[in-house]
Amino acid sequence: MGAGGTTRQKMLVGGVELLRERGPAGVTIDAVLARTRTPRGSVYHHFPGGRQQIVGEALEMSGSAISAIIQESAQDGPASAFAHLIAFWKKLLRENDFEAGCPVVAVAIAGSAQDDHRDRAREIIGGWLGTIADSLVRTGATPARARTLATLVVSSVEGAVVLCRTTRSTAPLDDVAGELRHLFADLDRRPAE
Amino acid sequence: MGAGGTTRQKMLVGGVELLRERGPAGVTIDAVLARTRTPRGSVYHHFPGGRQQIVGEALEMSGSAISAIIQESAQDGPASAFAHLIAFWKKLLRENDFEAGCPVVAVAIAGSAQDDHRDRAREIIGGWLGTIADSLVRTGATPARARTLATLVVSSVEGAVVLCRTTRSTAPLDDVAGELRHLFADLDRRPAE
DNA sequence: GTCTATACGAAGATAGAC
DNA sequence: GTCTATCTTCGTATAGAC
Repeated sequence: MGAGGTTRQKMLVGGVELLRERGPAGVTIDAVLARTRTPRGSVYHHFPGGRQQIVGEALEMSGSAISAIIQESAQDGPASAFAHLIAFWKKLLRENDFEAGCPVVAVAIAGSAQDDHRDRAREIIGGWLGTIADSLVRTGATPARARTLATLVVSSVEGAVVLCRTTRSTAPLDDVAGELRHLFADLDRRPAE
Repeated sequence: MGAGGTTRQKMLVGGVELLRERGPAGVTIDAVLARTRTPRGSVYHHFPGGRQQIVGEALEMSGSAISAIIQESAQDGPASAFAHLIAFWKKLLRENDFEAGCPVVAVAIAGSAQDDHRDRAREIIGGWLGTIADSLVRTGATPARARTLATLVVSSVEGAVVLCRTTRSTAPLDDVAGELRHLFADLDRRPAE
C-alpha cells in the first residue's frame, strides 16, 4: 500500500490499486479515502477535477509503468520484452493475491458510462504494440508480421492475466509463455507471411 | 435489442447488453428500464433478488451462449471450435459497433465490490477450457499440452476482443486467428511437450 | 402485472470555518 | 491543507393502489 509520500501521492496510489482491482467504477472517492486514510477535505484541493481526475491520473501512472517495462526490455529484443512482461504480471498478481489486474484493460472495457478514459487506454495499448512491433522488425520480421505478432503477444498476455485472476494461479501466464516461445523460435523460419 | 418477448425477457436481454457494454457495475436497474422501456413496477415481481439477480441471470444467459458455440463446434475438432469462436466475436463486435465485449471477462475482473459473481465466471471459463482441451486430446494431443493450448486459445481470443473494442476494428482477432493457425498446424509435428 | 410514491443509502461535490 | 457540515443526484428497494 501507499504508506509513505504526500497526501496527494497516497490518494493516487490508492486510486491505482482500486483501478486494478475493481475498474474505473470502483475508484470512488470514498473508497480511496477509506483505503489511504487521507483527509476527505483534501480531495478537491489536490484534485480539482474530482473523481474523474483521480481515475485519469491513476490510469496514466499505472499505464506508464507497464509501458516503461516494455520499452526498457524491448531494447534487448522481443523475447526479452515478452519475458519481462510475463514476469511483471506474475509478480503483481501474486503480490496482490490475484485481486489486481490490468488497469488499462479495465478502462478499455468499462464502456461509455460516467467519465470516459477509453481514448487514453487505446493510445497506451497502441504504444505497447508499437514498441513490441519495432523490436520484432529489428530481429528481421516484416512490419506487417511484426504488427500481427505484437498483437498476439499483447492479446494473449492480457487474456492470461484475466484467467490468472479467476483461477487464482499464475499457470495461464506460464502456459502462454511456453506456447509463444515456440512462436518466437519460428520467427526466423517463417519471416514473411 | 430485445424488442419482442415478455417483460421479463426484455429486462434480461437489456441486462445482457449492459453487462457486455459496461460490466456488472453498469447493470443498474435504472439503465435496464431506460433501455428496455419496461415498467419499473415489474422489476421486483420478475426478479425478487433485485439487481443482483438480474446480473446473475444475465451472466448465465450470455455465458451459456458462448459455451454452446464452443461445445457444438468442438465436435468437429479444435480448429473448428477456434474458427467459430473467432467468427462469433467478430459478428458480435460489429453488430454492436464495438461497444460490447465478453460479459464473463467483465465479471471476472470486476473485483469483490458489491455483489460478486466471480465464482460463476470462473466455472464458465473453466468449462470453455475443458471443452477445447478435450477436443485437442481427441486429435492426439497429450492432456497436459491440450490444457496449455486451450489456455492460449481462450487467453488470446479474449485479449483480442479487448483490443478490438479499443481499436474499433476486428483486425486483432484476425491477427490472432492467423497466428494460431500456425500453432494448430504444428500440433502433429510436436504432439508431446 | 403494472402503477405511483416514497423511504433509504451511497457517493460526488460545494461552502465556509479553522 | 484540512475540517465539518450540507446539498444534490442517483440508484436500490418497498408499500400500497389499481
